[in-house]
Amino acid sequence: MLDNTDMQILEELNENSRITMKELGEKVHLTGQAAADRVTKLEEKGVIEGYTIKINQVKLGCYVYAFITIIIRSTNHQPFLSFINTQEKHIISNYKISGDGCYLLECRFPSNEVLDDFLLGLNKHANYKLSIVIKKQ
Amino acid sequence: MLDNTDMQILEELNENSRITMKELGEKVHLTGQAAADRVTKLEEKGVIEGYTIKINQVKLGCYVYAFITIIIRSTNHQPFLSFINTQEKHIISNYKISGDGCYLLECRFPSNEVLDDFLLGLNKHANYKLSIVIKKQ
DNA sequence: TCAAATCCTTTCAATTATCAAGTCAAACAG
DNA sequence: CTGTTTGACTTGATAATTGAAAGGATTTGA
Repeated sequence: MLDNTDMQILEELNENSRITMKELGEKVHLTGQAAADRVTKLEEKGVIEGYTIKINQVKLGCYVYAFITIIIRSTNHQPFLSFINTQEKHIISNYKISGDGCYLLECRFPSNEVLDDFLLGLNKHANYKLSIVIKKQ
Repeated sequence: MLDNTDMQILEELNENSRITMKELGEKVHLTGQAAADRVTKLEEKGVIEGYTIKINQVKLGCYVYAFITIIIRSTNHQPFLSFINTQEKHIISNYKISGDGCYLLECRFPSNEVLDDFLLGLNKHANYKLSIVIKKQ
């Protein structure tokens, strides 16, 4: 379904999605038009879901990065999910998981005080285990 | 440091980083030139770290998405870290964390067989807890 | 062998980005 | 109050890219 050139294109776009099609073409030994055609097809197939940026959260004032494992004893997860929906500012992703917990939250907070507020709210609906990210390596 | 227009620009680029500067300008009520100037400054400040794509991993044949909490009893983490470096194909991120484990691996695998191979290798250097992602919501 | 399909290239008009002035308003010192 | 500086924006001309159309290889299947 995808050949080597497509994989190269994905790699290049993953590194710099604002590259011009002409330049992308040069990197994979195609004309700009051929490269653009392939990219359009990758979009249509749904392989490329979108174009986005990497933001430095620390420079935006978010100094605390954490993973929170959620354990819910009740059979009704809705109160927790509703709470999460009110906190989308802090939540990067919510993964429903097998294993130790029911969910894994990937979050960021400007400070430990804000994190503490969040945990106080969270604790009304679920138990949790907190893992602060020290370093992404 | 960053005003409301800058935040809007970040939001727009986060949703679509291949937007033209002219169109971006229209969205935030600036000329294309002014928008491009602001984007350049956001890059120089390091707020924008790069431009990338969202890839549908399932369409690339990666059906298993997992978080693996790593517990190392030994004081020497190097064997584990070296092993990880040989497995970068499967590892999206390696987070050094506080809490239950020493590290949290975000990984993907084409199949449970490949995951099993990975775990066999991993187990020579560390203990682990596996959480399979059922759904990203 | 022929027709259709796929993938690529070339060409050119339309659009966008870039560069260099130039405008405007706020901040500030004399 | 006045003149200067600075930062952020606009304008306009030029260079570069994009997008669309036409056409050339190559492959596939009837």
